[in-house]
Order: sequence, then C-alpha cells, then structure tokens
Amino acid sequence: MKELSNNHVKSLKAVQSEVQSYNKVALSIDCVIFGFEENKLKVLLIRSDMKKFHSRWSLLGDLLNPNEDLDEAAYRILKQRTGLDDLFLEQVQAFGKVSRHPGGRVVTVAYYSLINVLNHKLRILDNEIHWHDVTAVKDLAFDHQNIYETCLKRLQKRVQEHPLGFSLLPNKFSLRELQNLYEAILGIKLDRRNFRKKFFSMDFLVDLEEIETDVPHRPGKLYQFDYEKYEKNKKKWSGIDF
Amino acid sequence: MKELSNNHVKSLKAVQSEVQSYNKVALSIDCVIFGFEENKLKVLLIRSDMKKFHSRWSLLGDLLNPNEDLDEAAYRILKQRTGLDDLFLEQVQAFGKVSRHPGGRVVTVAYYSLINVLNHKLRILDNEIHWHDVTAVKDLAFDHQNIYETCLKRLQKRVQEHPLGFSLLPNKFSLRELQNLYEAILGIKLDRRNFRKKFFSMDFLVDLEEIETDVPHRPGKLYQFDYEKYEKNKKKWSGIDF
DNA sequence: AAAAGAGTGTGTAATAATTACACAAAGTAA
DNA sequence: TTACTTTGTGTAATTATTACACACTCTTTT
Repeated sequence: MKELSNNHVKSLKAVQSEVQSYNKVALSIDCVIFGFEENKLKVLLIRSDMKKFHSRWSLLGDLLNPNEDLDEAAYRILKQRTGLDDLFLEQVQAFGKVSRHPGGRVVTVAYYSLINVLNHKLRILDNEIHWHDVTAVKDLAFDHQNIYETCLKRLQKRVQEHPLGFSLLPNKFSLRELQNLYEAILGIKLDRRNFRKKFFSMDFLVDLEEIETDVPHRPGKLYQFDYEKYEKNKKKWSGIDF
Repeated sequence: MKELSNNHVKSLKAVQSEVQSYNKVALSIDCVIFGFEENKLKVLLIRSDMKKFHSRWSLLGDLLNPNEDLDEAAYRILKQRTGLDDLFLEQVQAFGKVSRHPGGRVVTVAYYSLINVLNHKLRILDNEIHWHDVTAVKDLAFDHQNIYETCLKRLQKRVQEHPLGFSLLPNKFSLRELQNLYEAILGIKLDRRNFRKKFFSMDFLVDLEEIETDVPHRPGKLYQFDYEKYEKNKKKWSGIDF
C-alpha cells in the first residue's frame, strides 16, 4: 500500500502516524466447515441471533483480534467450535460489499475447512450449531449464501486437483467410501471401474491388506493415502484447456 | 460473523452499536497489474517512499474508502494509475499477517489485473511507476514479494483454464503472439504445431482473413477471440487428476 | 443348507487427447 | 538471386478416457 504522488521519503514515525490516521473497518473471519457423514457432504451452520435474520442459518465466524494473523483467527474459530486443531484450512477470499452487514461496515475473510466427523475429539457443544446437508443449504443470513457457494465451488475445484478429500475420511478407507466422497462433493455419479483405475494409476494409495468390518456384504479392502509419495511425485503441468 | 454463545435475539440497534464497538483495522487494496510487451510479461510497480524500504519496489495500492466495495476500490486504483477502466480484474486473497506493515496493523486484499499495454488510453503519469519484467521482480517492499508470487501463480493457473490471456493482447492477434504470451506467462516453451492444433480444436478463434503487417518475414494470419461462442460452449468438467 | 441380495474386484475395446517431429511456401533483407 | 526468417500444415506413436459385464465374497433370509 502506498500513497499517490508523494515524493519525499517517509520515516518510520511518519508512517506509523499515517497508519493511525487511516480509515479503519471491522474485519471478521467466516468459516465454511465441511464434513462427510452417511455419504453426504455436510456443512456446519449456526442460527443467526439477529432479529433481521429471524433464525436463518449463518456461517461460523468471529472478529479478527488486534494481534492475530488472519489464519490464526480462522484456526481459533475452528478450535472454539469443533474442539479440533490441525485441520485442513484454506483461505478463499475477502468479501467486502459496503452493505453486507446490517450493523455497519464489516469486511469478512472466508475460509473453508475439512474435518473428519468421526474424529473422537470432535465436540459440537452449542446446540444452535448443526450439520446441514450441502444440497439443502439455502437462504443463509448476511451474504453467507454467496460466501458458502463460492467456498463450495473452490472445494469442488481443489478436490479434483489436490488430495484434500482424504481430510474428510477416516485414516483407513475403502475405495467405495472415497468414491462416495467424490460423488458427494462434486454432485455427480462416477463410473466405479474408471474411478478405481484412476486412483490406482495415480499410485498414491497404500493397500493396508485389511478389509472393512461391519458391512452387510462382501467387505472392501482398506487403503491409506501416501502424502509423502504424493509430495515427491505430484504433477506440475496440467495443460491449456477451456 | 456472529458472536459466541449468545441466545437472545438482537435488534438492529443492538447490532449497530455492537459493530461500532468492534476492533477495527486499516484495510488496503494492492493490485498486481500485468502487461505484455515485446514478448515479455511485465508487472507495474512503484517505488516505495518509506525509509525502511529505501527505494525498493512495491505494488500499486491504496486504502479502502469507507463507502466503497472492495472491487470498486481496486477499479479505482487501476483507473487512477493507468487511466483505464473496464479491465480484467480478479481478487486473489487477503493478506493479514500482524506485522506485514511497519506502520501498524494493515490488512490488504490483493487483486491482479490484465491490461493491454498498446491501449491508446493507457497513461502512466507518475515517473516513480515502471513496468518490470516478471522474471526480474525481486525483493519487493512489505510482503509484496509474497503477494506478487501468489498472484502470478494464480494467473498461471487461470490462463490455462480460462480465456483471460486475450485481455493482454490487441484485439487482433496472430497465433505466434498468442503462443508468445502463453510462453511468457507460464515460463516454458511450447510446441508450435501442437499449440496451434490445441487452439484450433477449441474452436474459439475467428479467422479475420487478415494478415500481420510490418513483420520482417512471412506475415501470419490475424484472429480474434469469440467470447460469445466460448460462453455457450465452455467446459464444466475437467476430471480428477493430481 | 440353500438361495437371494448387495457390493467387491477385475479387463478390454473404442475413442479421444497428447506428444514428437519435418518440409514446403511466403515474405524480407542483402 | 540468394539467404534468412517465420508461417502453415499432418501423421504416427503414445497415453488417457470412456463405456461396459461377470464371477466372487460375504450377509441375510428362508
């Protein structure tokens, strides 16, 4: 950031007092927290406590603290709301329409996060917070519908290019679970044989030589994702195509 | 954004005074403005006027005004600095490390923009502003090196999936110019015959039945990008691959 | 114990996309 | 007229994608 046409060199003091005098805005962080349960992609929402939005649902968010990085704030919110740390988290973008918040100017920075809902540490304490099926999310408070859809699109894109989906699954998973996950995220059906062929040919799944238990049919083999191998071998060039 | 565990319903007045009381931060917009000239990808930078950064280069930016959307502010900066409006502009993300600005807490939202440097309206008035070859950009002021690299990567990704590159070219261009552009953005050499085959098979280029002038060799045919046709036919599904 | 049900595991043929690669033609400059 | 530079074009080999069917394993039902 820099002022228009200003040719003298500014001392640190001058810059500090300049920043003091800047117009300032409230800055919040909103998190779109995805989970995967019963073969459905879910998102964690909280009921709005504002009259204007009479009990409509909204994203989980909070204000940025004065001495907190943006990412830190997002992790703090996740920790507060789920009890989990060390989650997958990615910033999507800032949303800053002047009138997006009825209480005044509030710019928000949106993140999405992926959590494994079977994690034994997961605790959703607040009874105003619920998991919602992504296909049923509508009419969110504020501009949260827009933020949510932007984040979901980002997830759909990313999951096809990067191995993030595994963050939504238990450590050991069957190929059927993996396929269900992709189908739920992308909202489409995939061919089972081609799906398997694709993942086997990428060669990042470790066959654990174990099988599922408690399924009412022939059990499938269990796999793990090999992050190390992925980091060594991942693609750089995808090709021009639109 | 929403408070933690608060069960009563808030009136508009209550929300307004709540927002009043929020911690606030200075918010700036920084633009990575790309241009294409002499077969090189360029970026527009301004000399920092801060002592701490003794004449290092920085991105073009400014503060967000109180009644301005983020996108509006970015357009305003572009207009101020280049004289152009109606440019390609995309937000990348927010950067908000606590200590990123020596003068105090300033969160910035980064955009990148593509401009056609031959546009007759382009005016770079401030003599502290210069075009820099992207391969030579280093040691920028603030955290601008990081912002710049993030934006360049975003451009590299996007240009392979969306037809943005044309914003950097004149309205009529030869395939050689288009290929030079892609090579400059991606920083790699491409096979000429395969490049042509790819673009022809996508079938969004209109043959203008004109040829280049003023080239010291056999002139190439001129083309235009057909945005309408693209909008009708663009791909939705790219496929899982990483 | 046998049969029905449900999902796993596997391969191939057809099509489409990508890659590597060479030569004649059209213009300019000397 | 010759040398130089860049355009325009096609094919063969490889790789990736798609569509698609049947035998096997385990559970549940009768």
